[in-house]
Amino acid sequence: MARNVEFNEEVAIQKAMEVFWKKGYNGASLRDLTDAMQINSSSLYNTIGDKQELFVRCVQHYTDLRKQDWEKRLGSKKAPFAILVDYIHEAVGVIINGEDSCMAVKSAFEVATNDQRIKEILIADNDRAYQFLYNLIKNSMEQGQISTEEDPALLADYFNSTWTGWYESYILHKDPIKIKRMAEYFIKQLSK
Amino acid sequence: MARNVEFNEEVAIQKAMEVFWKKGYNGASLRDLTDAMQINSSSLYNTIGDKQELFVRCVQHYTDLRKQDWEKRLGSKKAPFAILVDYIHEAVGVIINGEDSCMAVKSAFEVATNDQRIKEILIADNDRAYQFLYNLIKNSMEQGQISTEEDPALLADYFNSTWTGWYESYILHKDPIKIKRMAEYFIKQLSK
DNA sequence: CCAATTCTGAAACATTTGTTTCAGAATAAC
DNA sequence: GTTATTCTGAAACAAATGTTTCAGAATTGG
Repeated sequence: MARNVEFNEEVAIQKAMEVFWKKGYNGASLRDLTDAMQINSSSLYNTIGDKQELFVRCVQHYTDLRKQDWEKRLGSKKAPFAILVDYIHEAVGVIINGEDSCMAVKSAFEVATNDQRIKEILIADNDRAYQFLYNLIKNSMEQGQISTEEDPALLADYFNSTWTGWYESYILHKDPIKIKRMAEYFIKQLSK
Repeated sequence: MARNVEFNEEVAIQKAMEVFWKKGYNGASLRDLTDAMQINSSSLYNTIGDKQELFVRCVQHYTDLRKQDWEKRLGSKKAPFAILVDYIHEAVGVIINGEDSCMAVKSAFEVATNDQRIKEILIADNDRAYQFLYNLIKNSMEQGQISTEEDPALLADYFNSTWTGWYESYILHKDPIKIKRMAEYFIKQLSK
């Protein structure tokens, strides 16, 4: 028996996420955030909590979206190796066309050392990325598209981390060719 | 005919660098910085300038140190391939034993998108890293330790970026074995 | 020693920060 | 329609931010 929350929380989190993504945790002010979310700070503190809590929710939301993407890809009817190669190509597209790098990577470098909760969310995200890659690599080996010479666990870890550096490269050099060549090299290394 | 600057500027920059390195640009406050530098803010503004200028000087200093390290390594009497392998191993050591990741990488993700001057310093640093690697790879090819099958430019780019992801991996998982295995894999890929 | 100049320390500055307050608007249950 | 509860908007909060001010200390060259 009372008034209802007026704003759509999911939409508001999405908007806040975009601000944090672009400006980072310390770079985003409460005003920046509430402006984008189109709510008053009292509403924010009443429902979601303080700045840290909001950030946690945003990073969680970001990693949820990635999780959904991986699940969707794994549910595809294509061959594992085709899914993997598609994923790499689309990942390259995200790097080249996106304008704000990866929020998980940025957050890892900015706050994961000091904020345990964020760190845990990012670890979970990283573990899911690893599982996604591991399964595809393992299955591709069984189907003969990837040499069984290497440990699939190592390859999964390796790509999971390689991939991060491509973001840095693109921030500095803005050179799509460079990213594409590195991706091709990686795929070639895998398949031979 | 006037008073001299009391503090040692180089020492002060070094101290400020450590604060920025640990806390990031936005996370470090002017008080944090002047406390570490042991100078008054008026002295800072009189000699070096504002916070941005100080940061520029710190990032510059950081990249200068790296430059010196590369030059020293290139001046060594060892074979190129040995220099390269040593460098990779020591780089792994820095990741595993350091507690604050790489300042150049952190800065790239936090501010390079918005701050053109920082971006330029980091690009120059990246180019030097590239040259260092490129020369070693090229010479190792000529001496037969690295297969000439691949383009040395690609390999240099590739390692330069791969390397960044190892930092992220270590922030999240704090697993030295993981980093070491990836390094070994990279060296193996190179040499075959 | 004097004069000119420059540096330092402490305090103050205006903004911006994250957060709280509270009167009034809105709604659900009765 | 009343009542109880909860949400919203605007304003206010103290603390922290980056920066400036300025009196006095220090140093140099004459």
